[in-house]
Amino acid sequence: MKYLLTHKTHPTVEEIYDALHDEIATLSKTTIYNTLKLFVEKGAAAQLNIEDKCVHFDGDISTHAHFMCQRCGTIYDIFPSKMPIIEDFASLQFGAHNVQNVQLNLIGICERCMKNKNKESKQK
Amino acid sequence: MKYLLTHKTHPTVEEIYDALHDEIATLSKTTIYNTLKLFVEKGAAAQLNIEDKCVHFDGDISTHAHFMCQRCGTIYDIFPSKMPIIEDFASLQFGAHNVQNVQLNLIGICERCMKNKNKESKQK
DNA sequence: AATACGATTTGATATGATTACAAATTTACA
DNA sequence: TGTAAATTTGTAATCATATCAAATCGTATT
Repeated sequence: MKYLLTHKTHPTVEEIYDALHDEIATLSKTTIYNTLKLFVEKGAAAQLNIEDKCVHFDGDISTHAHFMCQRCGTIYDIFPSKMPIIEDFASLQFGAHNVQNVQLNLIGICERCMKNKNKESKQK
Repeated sequence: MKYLLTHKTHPTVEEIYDALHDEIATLSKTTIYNTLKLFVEKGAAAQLNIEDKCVHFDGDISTHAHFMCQRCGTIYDIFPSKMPIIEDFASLQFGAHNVQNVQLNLIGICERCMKNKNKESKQK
């Protein structure tokens, strides 16, 4: 949990394992899977299904959206302060259905990768 | 593609395979994977990463959101006619990043499952 | 109609994330 | 300190998806 709260990179299980394996030599992936599942069930962390390859986790459970770069894989936070409409999505109702969770995901190419792309095309 | 357009159930590869295997006896899952990937790349279909287990596909590429029931797995369409705010997310910008796709996913328990749940608890 | 060749489809196999589960370890408390 | 419960671990199973070479198909040409 401390790792999640101090690393806002929306890590995967793999990334958490690689990062913590040094200080906690006995740590197993199973424990990470179990613990994250518990966090998500209890509402202490958010699970991001933004990518099909694997799941990302977020220790910030405040209302916010995400932007994922298809090229470099980086996931950026988008907070309501920058995009006020996000507040409106958080409280969406859908008929008589019981909405428990709202995820707003933007997908595209991030600014940095856009610049690299331009450089590449200029080189040709 | 015809299957996707006539079955608004947001099927998985598995479901498409099961459905089409009867009429197209030689159809392989690889072909379904390849074809759907192509559709998504070309913008003819949408890929839904709403669930962590597997990917769903949608032949409707008009602006709309989805609600997934955690209990029965059904994915419901939410069109702007019912929820006007959905029109707004189609044009979301995020700084100088290049937004190519926006997904709005609601997760919860659908009306039908809510009713069944109540019945169950009354029986106890 | 037969041939040739590129494009598509297939199926067997590989991969990689996630889960299941029993054994090992740790913790809490008597 | 001893013991039972809770947690953690590592191995093996599972399952969706990717890889890739071989098989098949479509089409144009003779």
